[in-house]
Amino acid sequence: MSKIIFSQMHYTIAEENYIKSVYHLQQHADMVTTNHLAEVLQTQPASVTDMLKKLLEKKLVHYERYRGVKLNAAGRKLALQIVRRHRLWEYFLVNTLHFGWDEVHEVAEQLEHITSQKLIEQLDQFLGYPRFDPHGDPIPDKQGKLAYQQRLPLSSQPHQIWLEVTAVGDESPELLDMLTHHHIHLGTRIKILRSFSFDGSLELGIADRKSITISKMVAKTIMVKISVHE
Amino acid sequence: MSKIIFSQMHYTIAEENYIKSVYHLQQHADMVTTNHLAEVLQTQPASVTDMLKKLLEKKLVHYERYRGVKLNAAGRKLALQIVRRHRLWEYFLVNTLHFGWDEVHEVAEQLEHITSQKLIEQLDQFLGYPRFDPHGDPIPDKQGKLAYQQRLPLSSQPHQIWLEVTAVGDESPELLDMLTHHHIHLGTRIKILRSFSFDGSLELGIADRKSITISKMVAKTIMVKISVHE
DNA sequence: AATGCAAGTTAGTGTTATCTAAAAATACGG
DNA sequence: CCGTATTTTTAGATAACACTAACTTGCATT
Repeated sequence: MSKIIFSQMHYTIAEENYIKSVYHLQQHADMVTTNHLAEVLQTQPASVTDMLKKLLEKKLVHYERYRGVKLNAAGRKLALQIVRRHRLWEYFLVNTLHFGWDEVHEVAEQLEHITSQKLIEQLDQFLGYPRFDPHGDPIPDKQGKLAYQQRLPLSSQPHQIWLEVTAVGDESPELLDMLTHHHIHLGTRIKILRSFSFDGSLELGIADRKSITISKMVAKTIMVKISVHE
Repeated sequence: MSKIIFSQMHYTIAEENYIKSVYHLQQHADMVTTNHLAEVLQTQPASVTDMLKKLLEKKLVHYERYRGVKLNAAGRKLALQIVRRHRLWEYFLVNTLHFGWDEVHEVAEQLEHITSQKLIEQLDQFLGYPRFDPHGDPIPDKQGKLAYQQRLPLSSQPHQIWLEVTAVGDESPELLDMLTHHHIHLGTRIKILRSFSFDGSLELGIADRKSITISKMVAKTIMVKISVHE
């Protein structure tokens, strides 16, 4: 009954990680499969099944055996809280502690599980209520609301138009290290000069620097918006 | 063997909590008892015995059954790292996120278990390498070295001499709330005006405020140094 | 519609950290 | 120095979360 009065249920780290993964996988397919979760969570399908039964009991997901899982309203709310914590910490690590944007993911994975309302609210205030994390992903506000921003894959944008990098679709240090090497960051203005149909690679113009060429694979992970020219 | 090469062993949260508690209890008695640990850790003596065997295996403590436990060099090093993390986070919570000094302990208990060398070093730098936490306890530096400062119990200081609060011997919100109410903080200059032999309570003079009376129990938790008059 | 295989689940185990109950070692008062 | 009280340890169970191996289910393809 105290669970009802104080609302603020508490979940294990394992539970939170599953909920977060379901949330992320749900963005691409509306039913999330056991195998897919197992892969993302680096665990075995059998373990996933066990946990899904537990999450069903705790009324965080819709789950029917053999048919996949999706979050219900409560699960979505929890997921957004976890994502909020994760992205606020990433912002903090990069902007306050001067981590590189390729170094923050692992640490934020740990920090996101610290449960203190006040901690997160004070952190949010201290950071100035940022709306996007260092990778361009929106930070849910206290109510779980996400700010919107265009994020179109660079790989399928028109040529010769000024674009602005709004996000990266992958947080792997390898990608981020590469983008940093090319001086591509959030907010960088770029223009596709031409594409090579052989392998889909793109030649890019970046402000006044000399042009660079990136693979199609990289182009797919760079998200942009149409840049309004001043 | 990778344990030797990469050194940075990793310990569970439970292990870290036991090590930390042994460290703190060791300051008052050089052998730490099973029951005492059980009480501090809010657990059963049987559980403590199990864990002590594990810590012995991991070569963090000297432990012989029925005879108590103490940290060895490796345990001491680990304990100092944990204490460093805890106190840096406390400093952060109070000075950066504006928590009250009575609200930080629980949150810091969670934050202290996050394992990232870089996180702690960057945090330390960001905070300006503080040497004392919000309760006046010294923050171990990267090498585990503690700054020294006098901390004499107010309860046994001479009268009519200016003293300066350097620490509190207890972090309970109840005590801290009370001290805050009396406007007693770290650095506050006080003078014992008189003591009452009936119950050991003290009448204090604080700068230009009107005198207050505190119980012996409180006086024992307030740590001071002799204040050098300007 | 039959069937073959990938996907998913169940069953049985192990690990970590906890518990209770009971046994063993130690300490202490007379 | 003996017996009782206290402390500590052992033994056996449990809960959470993972694993492997074996068994179902559902679906695609013929």
